Amino acid sequence: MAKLATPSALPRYIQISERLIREIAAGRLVEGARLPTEKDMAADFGIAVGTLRKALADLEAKGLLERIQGSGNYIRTSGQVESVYSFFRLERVQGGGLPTAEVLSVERRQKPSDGLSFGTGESADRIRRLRLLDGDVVALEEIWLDAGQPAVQRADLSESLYLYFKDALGVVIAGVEDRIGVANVPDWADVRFGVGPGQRAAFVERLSRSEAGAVVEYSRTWFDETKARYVARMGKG
Amino acid sequence: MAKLATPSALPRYIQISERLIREIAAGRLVEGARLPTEKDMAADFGIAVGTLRKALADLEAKGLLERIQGSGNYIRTSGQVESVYSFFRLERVQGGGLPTAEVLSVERRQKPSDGLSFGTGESADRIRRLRLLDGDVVALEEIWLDAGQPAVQRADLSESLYLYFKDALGVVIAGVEDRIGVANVPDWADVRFGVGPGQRAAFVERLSRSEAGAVVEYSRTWFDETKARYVARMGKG
DNA sequence: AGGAATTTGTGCGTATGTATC
DNA sequence: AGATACATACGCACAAATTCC
Repeated sequence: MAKLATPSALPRYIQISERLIREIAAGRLVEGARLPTEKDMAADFGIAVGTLRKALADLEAKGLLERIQGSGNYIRTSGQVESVYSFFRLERVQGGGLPTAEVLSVERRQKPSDGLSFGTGESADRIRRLRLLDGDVVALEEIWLDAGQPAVQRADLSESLYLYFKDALGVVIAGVEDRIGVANVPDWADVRFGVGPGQRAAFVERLSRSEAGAVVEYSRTWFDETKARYVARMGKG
Repeated sequence: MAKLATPSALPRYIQISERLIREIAAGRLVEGARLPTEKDMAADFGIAVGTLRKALADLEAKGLLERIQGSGNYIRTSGQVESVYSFFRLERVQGGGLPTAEVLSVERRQKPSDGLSFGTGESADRIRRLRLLDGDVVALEEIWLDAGQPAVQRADLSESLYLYFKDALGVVIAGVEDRIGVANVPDWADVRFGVGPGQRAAFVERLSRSEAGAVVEYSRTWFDETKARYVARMGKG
């Protein structure tokens, strides 16, 4: 047997795995939801139980599913969104600090010509905001969200952009790449920000990707290194 | 069938996986070694091919094995050490660049009072070096290795410090934490380095930990952001 | 408490697809 | 082109954990 529906298609177990991921991303499968039994799902999908189990193993490896012998398969999405970002953060020089943000503007714009290239279209939503730690402004940030999504509404933005990605866009951030250096502070800097326009400040440029590999976010952050530090952590800290 | 040799033992595929890991650890299976075919190994171990494949999948997930369809299964031990570091690197602004290093000095010293605290003792080995990309000096670096190890010999240092950790000290780096900001370039800076002493430059402070959690390395890197960028990547890039 | 039913985990064997040599 | 070797997929039997009556 082992006949594929269409020759040279993706393996069935990958197809099933991705289909389930889309269900999760679309919100049809939510945290804690229990899937039907493997026997039933396999019958529904028209595949062998062993093949389905490979798809489920894939989801488990991605941290989206918990499998409990004798009980069932349960969706686990919480912790996913923060999992990557919790290791990339802005904190006070002495450590810690309660992070908040204040949105300055939200506009659909032409993409910037400088900086890293991202996405496919010409335009994107640009968000400019101040980042605070314990109420003190420590950084200036510009975030670009690739268009194609409905335009970002200012009221939609939560304190955590990553919850916004998950809740409003249904996107789980799977990977992040930061480029760190020094750059001139842009002239839209506010007096509330410690470093003035044109001055050089520590700078982080970031590309965030979804599970599917598409660039979801491109951001630039300038911060006052006398007030804050940028921390990247990997592996056992 | 599916009879276990001893009741309530570990699953066969785990037993096989761990046995292979011990073979690797003992040096009987070295980097690049090709395993016998799955059919042969399964026969040798007295298990089904499917069960062996589960064991091999486990090794692959641990990064110890590369499986190549149509070719064979190959031991991959290198890349373990680099696995954490490959996501934290200095690269040319346009990307890439061949990294090398030039050691300036190696001395046992009192630990620095400024900067992050690390280790337990009073003294540590201090290494100062220049970092190059494609032969061009782009960064200045100071590395502290906690004492208690035999004193570092200059001749021992390889181009890659992480190979040095592994080969000379037998330590695998399990975790890294970086703090990024801007700092004044120290006065031991050399003219060969793009940014002069006392000037502000992009700066990365790093703590590296062993599997056991002990701090193995503390380093400070100043780099010329017109020549290089520091990249941190996590998850799917 | 206890036993049956349910559900996932382990293991075997086989046939066929596909990449490498 | 043929042989070799790993990848996918099917189906079955039994073990082990959980759930339910």
